[in-house]
Amino acid sequence: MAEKTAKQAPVAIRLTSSRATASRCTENQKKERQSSGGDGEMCFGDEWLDDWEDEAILHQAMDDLDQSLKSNSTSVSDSAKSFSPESDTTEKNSGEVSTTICSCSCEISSVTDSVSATEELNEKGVEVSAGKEIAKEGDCKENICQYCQRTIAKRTVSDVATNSSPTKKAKLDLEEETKKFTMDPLRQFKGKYLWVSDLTAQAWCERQLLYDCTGIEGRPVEILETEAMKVGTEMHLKRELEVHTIKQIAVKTKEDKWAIKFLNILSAVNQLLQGGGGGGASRCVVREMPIFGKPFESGAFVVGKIDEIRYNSRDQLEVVEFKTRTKSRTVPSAAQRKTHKLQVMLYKQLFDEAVCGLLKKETILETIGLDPDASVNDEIAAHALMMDLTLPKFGDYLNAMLECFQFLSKIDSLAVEYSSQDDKEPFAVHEHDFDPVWLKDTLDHYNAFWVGEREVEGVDVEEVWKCKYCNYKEACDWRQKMHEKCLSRKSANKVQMKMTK
DNA sequence: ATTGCTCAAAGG
Ligand code: SF4
Repeated sequence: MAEKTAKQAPVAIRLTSSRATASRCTENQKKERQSSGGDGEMCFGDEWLDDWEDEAILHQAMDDLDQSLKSNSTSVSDSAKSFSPESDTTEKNSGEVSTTICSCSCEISSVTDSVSATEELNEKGVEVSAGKEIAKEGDCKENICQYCQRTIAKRTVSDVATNSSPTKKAKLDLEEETKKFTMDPLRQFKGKYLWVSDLTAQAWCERQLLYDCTGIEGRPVEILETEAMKVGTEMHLKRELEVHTIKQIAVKTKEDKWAIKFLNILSAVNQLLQGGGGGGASRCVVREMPIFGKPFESGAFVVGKIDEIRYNSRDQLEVVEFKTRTKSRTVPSAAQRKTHKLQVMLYKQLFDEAVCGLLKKETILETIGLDPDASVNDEIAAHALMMDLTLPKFGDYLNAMLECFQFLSKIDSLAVEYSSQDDKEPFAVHEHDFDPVWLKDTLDHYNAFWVGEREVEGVDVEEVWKCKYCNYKEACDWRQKMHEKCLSRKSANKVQMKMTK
């Protein structure tokens, strides 16, 4: 096992672009490097790019990792304290309030309300266009939230620009558009695409996910991050660093961000191709590979990261999802296994579609709104060059990424590996059969919510125990509804019992 | 183009 790890994990250094320390690595990793160096079997191109903005967090994570590797007795919670996606929360709290809705209650609740809000704003015209600055200070002038200001201002301006005296039809169009918008949680809360983790959260409880987006009765909520999640994140990062290095890149444009994803895919595929076929297969492990697409070519565009791809005993590709458990060696509930199953199946679907050429260039460019002619920043270009890729424009990165998939075969098997957060050891592996019909049905149902074709749903009656863990249990309208339904069912039963007597 | 659109997943 130790030997295998050494071979699999030749390098785990973290490069930071702007520091004098070109490379840092932990003591452990140095050892691993030395023991495996020079055997000529290492996968090359195992340096991955990252566009994290907060370098301090990365360094902290690295230091923590040093610490925890040096002495295994160091509790992970200590290091997890310093490494956590704090930047996320602080960002959300200070600047970007964009996904939360303020007390103006302009959300999806009522179509007519928001139409009248539009008209009100219409009269005020362009002045609301400064919405971003206003909202940055966190206040909601005239009971209008940042989100409304932005979107409605946009429409108002274009309406005024194209048609100085709006005809009845134009007005109707606006109403239609507003209606469509207010019934479109995807656009409203997520923007252009969903994360795979959004869909797994939806599989847990859709109502909860929506509360995460809207807050409670207009008051934004802080999305909780439990200790278990922090430790889970930490353990994932550790595993990622076992197989490749991370180089930080400063990015400005969307094209840069996506070019990085594409290059990381190219590295991953490269490694898979080198590791494939016969003897080398068992060695080759790829972690945190970006993946995206429009599953079944319907519904929302989805973006995610595959925990691990390796070769299985049949020498075929296997997707592995790591899950960590707080309570030592307890098998997760059926509800949890369902979200995990969804996750790995979705990864396979996205991966296979890319392999089969079903992931289309135009889909990516259009849904994300990327410019194929944009140039990519020098640092990224330099990295591409290092990988022997000469890619002048962003579109070339995209093409290269799509092409490299053609050399791969589909995912053969799906596994979820459970590890304990106590002893850090894996204790169970669940294999899942791919079930495209179930996957498509599930996604279609979820998608109907995102495009506003159906109302939000909470947990089933059999799963009300989930509410116990939920932050919204006091406020939740779904829980209330289910409660009433139960009561009325009970009384109906009573009536029936009386009648049968 | 005057004004944009996410690092994803962490676990229950
Ligand atoms: S209280 Fe229950 S139904 Fe409501 S959001 Fe929470 S888990 Fe979902």
